[in-house]
This record gives sequence, structure tokens and C-alpha cells, in this order.
Amino acid sequence: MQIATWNVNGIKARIEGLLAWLDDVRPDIVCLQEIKSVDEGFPEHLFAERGYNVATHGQKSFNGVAILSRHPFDETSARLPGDETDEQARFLSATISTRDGALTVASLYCPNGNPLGTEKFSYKLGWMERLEAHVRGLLAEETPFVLAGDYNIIPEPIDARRPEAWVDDALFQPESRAAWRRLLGLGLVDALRATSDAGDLYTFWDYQAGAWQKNNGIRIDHALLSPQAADRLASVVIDKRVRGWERPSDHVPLIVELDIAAR
DNA sequence: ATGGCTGCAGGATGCAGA
Repeated sequence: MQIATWNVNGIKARIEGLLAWLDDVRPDIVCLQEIKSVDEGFPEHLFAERGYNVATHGQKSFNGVAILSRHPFDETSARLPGDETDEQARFLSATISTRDGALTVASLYCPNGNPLGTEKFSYKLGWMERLEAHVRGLLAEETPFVLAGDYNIIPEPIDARRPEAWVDDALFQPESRAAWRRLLGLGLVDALRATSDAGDLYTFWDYQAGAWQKNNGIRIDHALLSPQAADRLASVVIDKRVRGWERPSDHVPLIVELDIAAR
């Protein structure tokens, strides 16, 4: 079972490239972030005709997450629990049936948090605390799950080509990195780091200042696996080809393969 | 670099992103 995550930075702007990528890779499940579309504006039929079920949690202009799945959803759930007043569309989870029982996959778009010293940074940290609380509940169920998305956190210096350039950025703050480490401390596994300790593994290159041409990238898109999912981890790939395509997103897909068969 | 691009809403340019 291949589970991918991709911050597409606008579904309308990326539909052509996304469809070409889907036809090429044909992953079982795709978690999308920053669709920047309301649910009604999401081109569901283009995915349905390729055999994908579609779940969206959209918002006008900003944010928005979606899940595409070649396997039927048993249930879907939008919004990260813990704050009923939070209107930002950043979390969607779905459960599918496998030969070994239920598998939960969540598409998440953690807040950016810049600039520091503003309510945006405290919102980021509060959101990560809510995610941690939600993860504690999921772990108690002892079923396999994958939390895939744009975490907007650079975990370690090796995850940036120029870590010194990010020290005053919300993505690389000690508090942000501590929130990430707390998730690992609960027993979640960083899929990419479970398969490689190499550098030069990035998922984002800024549009500005020739970041892609200079390989000035950062690793901020991640898949965290529950212990039961990590036991089935087969491979992890960052598909950086698409960053060189026409009109690219500034993020590229991360693809996790689990030795789990759909029912 | 002075975020140097990009997407979005809307119909000009401001906001958000990372």
C-alpha cells in the first residue's frame, strides 16, 4: 500500500501536474494540503474517473486538506479536536479496511507560525499541542495509523541545506522542534528517518531566490507512523522530480510504502 | 537583498506562505 502526501499549493493551479503525477505513480492513498478551495470547488470528478474516492475539508482561499483513496472510506472525520473555535481547515482523517483490519490515514497541514512573537506562532504551538493530545488517543486504540502532511517543522539541522538561515524562523524554533520530538517520544516513527540518515533529503524549495536551482531546500513534509504501521514500513521516497516540472508547487510528494494489503 | 516568487480573490493590489 502506497500512501503519499503532497502540499500542492492550490488545487486549481496544480490540477494538471497532479493528474499527470497520479497517472504516473498511481498511489493507493494521497493526502493533499493547501488545496485553497472550498469543498464545492474541488474537482472531484477528475479523481473519480481515475478510480479515487475523494474526501475534502476545504476553505476559501487558504489552507484546506483532502484525501484521495483507491479504496473506499469506512469513515472520514474533519477538524483537529481540542478547539471548537478553530476555523482553519488543516486536518482530515479517513479509515479504510485492509486484510488485517482498519487503517487510519490523516492529512494534516500544521500552521506555519511566522512571524515569531505574534499570535501566529502561539497558534502553531497550540495546534501542535492539540495534535499531541489527539495522537495519545489514537495510540490507545493500538491500531495502525499514518499522519502525513506538511508539518512546517524542520526537525534537525540535517533537514536543511542552510540551517543557519532558519534560526529566526518558526519552522526551526526550539519550541517547534520540541513539539515534533514529543510526537516521537510518544512512540511515533518518522518514516523517512526510519529508512535513511542521509542529508540532502528535502521536500520544499522556496519559489524565491533560485532556491531550487541552488538546492536550498528543507524537509518539512513528513509521515509519522504508529508503532503498528511502522512494523509494516517497506520504503520511503521523496519524489523531487515534480519540483522541476512546469508551474510546480514549492513542495514535492513524499511516498510511504507499507506492507499492508487492501481488502 | 529590501523575502528576490506564487496563488488567490477579484477585477487593483494586499495577504499569506516558508
